[in-house]
Formats: sequence, structure tokens, C-alpha cells
Amino acid sequence: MKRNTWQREAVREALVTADGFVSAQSLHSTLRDGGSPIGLATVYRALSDLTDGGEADSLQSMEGEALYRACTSGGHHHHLICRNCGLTVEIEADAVETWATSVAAANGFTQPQHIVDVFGLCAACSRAAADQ
Amino acid sequence: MKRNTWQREAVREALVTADGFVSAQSLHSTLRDGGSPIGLATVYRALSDLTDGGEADSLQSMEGEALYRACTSGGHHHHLICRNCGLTVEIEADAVETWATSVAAANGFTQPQHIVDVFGLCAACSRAAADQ
DNA sequence: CTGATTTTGACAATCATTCTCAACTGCGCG
DNA sequence: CGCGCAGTTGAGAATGATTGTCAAAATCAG
Repeated sequence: MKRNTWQREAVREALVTADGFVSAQSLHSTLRDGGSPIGLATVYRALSDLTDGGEADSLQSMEGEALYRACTSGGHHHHLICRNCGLTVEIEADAVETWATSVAAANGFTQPQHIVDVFGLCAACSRAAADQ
Repeated sequence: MKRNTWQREAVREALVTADGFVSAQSLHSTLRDGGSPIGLATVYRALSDLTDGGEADSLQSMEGEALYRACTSGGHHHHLICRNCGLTVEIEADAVETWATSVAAANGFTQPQHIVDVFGLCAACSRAAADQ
């Protein structure tokens, strides 16, 4: 049976509050800084539960750590992520979906899964970078 | 100055010999099994040199480890990878390139980079899976 | 060959993530 | 309301990939 604990809620809320992708580690520090004595292992467990349950998305940053985000649209989608501030835009890409499926089929591959993510600098960070 | 050592050559050759993506770890064991007393650190160094020099591609597997492959075409391309046997097909995808660039621009993002890889089961492994 | 400089490799150090396990707690039942 | 127990927590250990350290060994130009 699945229980409701304040820890799970805290993680869910922290995820929603952060408006971009965050690593499990930084989510944990944020919670600790906010006064919760929540454990790191629990944050990881809560995050993977949320991911499994479809309430959150996860992806690997270019530096290799796993990032998480509360996902707004239930369906399948991809992301455009600012590699400086973490700001994220969800993008629909039917074109890419069908391309992936057909390129897989054309080469005899079955059960295609794909990883498609775009990283860049958002408008604000681009400006900041130009200014410096 | 860059020197030529048999270790670097061994890594380059092992990479070419393997016909799909391999992890640094398994490349290391392969070399050791083949009789080379090469060190793990050296394999990692050689691989990142090759990657920097454009002689190899690297990507993150779905399990989180870094995989490497000798790349045949010099240009920018993506991959279709069998998640069972590692067989890899290089795919050109101008459509995806331009899509990524334009979707980034449309949202005010600059300096777009993208990760686009397709995993699946190759024909042989699909058959094997069906048989089991 | 010689000397300077790069490279190597055993091992320690890091870092994210997962595991372990005893203590704890939400929740249904009486 | 109080019990009991299965799901949950959390501190710390364990894991596993990757990177750093540094003395010893190897490379290459002259």
C-alpha cells in the first residue's frame, strides 16, 4: 500500500516550486536549507516514485547527473533547457517522433526509444553572457 | 607535444575493432584480456583524447555510463543503437538539426546543442527476443 | 646517447546514486 | 482510542564510474 508522508509531499512541492530541472542533490540541499530534516535517500526514492508515476520527468545533464522536473503536460514531450540557469521549455515534436520511429524501422530496429533534448542559453542568460 | 605510445594505439585499435559502442570499462577489460598491461586511467585518457580530436564519439547509455565508438564519418551525426548488443548505425538527420536550431531560436535560446539518440533492438536481437 | 618533457599506471579521491537495516509512522481494525 | 504491522525513513556504508596524484618509465629531438 502507498502511504502519504510529509516527506513525499515536500519533495513534490519543492519540485513544482523550482521552475526548471534540478538535480536530486540540490533539491535535497534546498529542502534542508528550508528546515526539513529530510534524508538524501528519501529524496532519491521520492523522485523515482514521481518519475515512475508520470508526475515528473528526468533526464541526464551533459555533466552526467540526473535532473528532475515536475512535468506539466501528461503526454510525451521533450525539453529545451538553459544550461546556465536551468530554465526549461517543454516542446512538442511530432516531427521528431515520427522521424525516430521511421529511421528505426528502416534499419530493422524494433521497440524504438529516443533521447532528444536541446540545451542552450535562454534569452536572459544570453544577454548576461554578452554583457559580462 | 603529442607523443605516440603503443597504449594510445591499442585503445584506438580496440575501439575500431569493436563494432558498436563500448564502455571505457569493458574496453579496458578487453585489452587486459588481450594481454596488454594497460592501466584503466590510461584508457580513460586515451578515450577523451580521441573524443576531443574528433576520432571518436561518446554518448551516455541509458544506464548512465559513458560509451565510446570510433566514428567513421567526420561530420556531425547521430546514432541508432541496439540496446542489447550495442550494434550501431550512424544516421544523418538534417531535418533534426534544423528543427533543433529553429526551436531553440523560436524560444530565444542561443548556442543550441542537442542530444539526439535512438535506442532499440536490432533485427537480430528482435528475432532472438521473439524466439526465446 | 642524453636530457627534457610527456605519459603511464597503481592507487587514492570524488561524486552521484543505491543499499542496508534498525527505528519509526501512517492507517485500518477492533 | 489504542494496537499492530507493513510500508517508509534516514544515517551511513557500499557501489561503480570517473578523475586526480605523483613517482617511475618511456618518447623524441638533437
